[in-house]
Amino acid sequence: MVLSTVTKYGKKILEIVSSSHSHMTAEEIFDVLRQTYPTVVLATVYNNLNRLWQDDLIRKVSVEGMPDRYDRIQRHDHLVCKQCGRLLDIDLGDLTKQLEKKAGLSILSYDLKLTYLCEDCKKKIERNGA
Amino acid sequence: MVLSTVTKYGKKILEIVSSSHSHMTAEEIFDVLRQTYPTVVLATVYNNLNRLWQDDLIRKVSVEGMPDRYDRIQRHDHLVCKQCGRLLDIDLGDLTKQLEKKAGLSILSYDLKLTYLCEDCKKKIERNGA
DNA sequence: AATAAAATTAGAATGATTCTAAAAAATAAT
DNA sequence: ATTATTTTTTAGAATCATTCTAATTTTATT
Repeated sequence: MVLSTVTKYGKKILEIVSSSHSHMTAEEIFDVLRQTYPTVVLATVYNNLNRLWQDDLIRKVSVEGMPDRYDRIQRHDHLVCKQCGRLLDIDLGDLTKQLEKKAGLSILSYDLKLTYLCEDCKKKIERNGA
Repeated sequence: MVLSTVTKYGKKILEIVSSSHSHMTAEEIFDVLRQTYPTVVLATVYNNLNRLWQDDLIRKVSVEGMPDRYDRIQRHDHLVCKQCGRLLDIDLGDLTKQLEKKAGLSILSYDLKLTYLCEDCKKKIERNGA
């Protein structure tokens, strides 16, 4: 029971997630996958996403109150707007060594999410008075 | 519509969350709150948690596949076991300035989660062979 | 005291995700 | 290649967390 073999669907799902920079939900991935395999079922998407995640081939990003999103594995960080929840990529460089040193243990990965107010929300708040 | 007034329930919920180091779920908070107010309802807990979170009086921590957890606001980071999902506190110091500088924008807060394998899971994996 | 605004309640509704059991497909073993 | 075993997929029900709705109660304001 080593690394699971990548199946037909798994392979395609991995492609979809890896090539997207938009943090897709299972539902969105499902919609894209259907274009190639019209008979596929949502549970299969979840099965594969979980398998790929277990095997460290994709990342899972949870933003409070939203469905989980799936992301390419390539190291990068995230910027979340506190107001509207909009999620953006940002790269603050690899902090693994620095963090491991501080933590005094070895880590598999880390997840860094900066919360801010996006320009749109900042404007809206100004309009309505803070 | 400034900072919402803290209500009877809100006050107690804030106390519960702030004094706990165990990242409680809404359900768990509900159970504790009931000891004081036996007639309170789960929706009220959610209402207040959301209000407190909006007002930056508590934190919300999402770990994939688990119900949201609520946490004291006091700055600290988290350690999550990839295998069992166990969540621990860890303090790696305040990186706000460093991150703002790198990101080139001002942030409200940040959320840093280290993924690792806890001792128990490491042992289990060794036993079953990786 | 009367009015307005906000919070709470009860319970239904929603939505994301998992589960179950059966069928199909892939892999390994004879 | 045939059979047996394991893994994946399917369909749909089930679950669980969370939100929503509308009515009621509480709190604050005039």
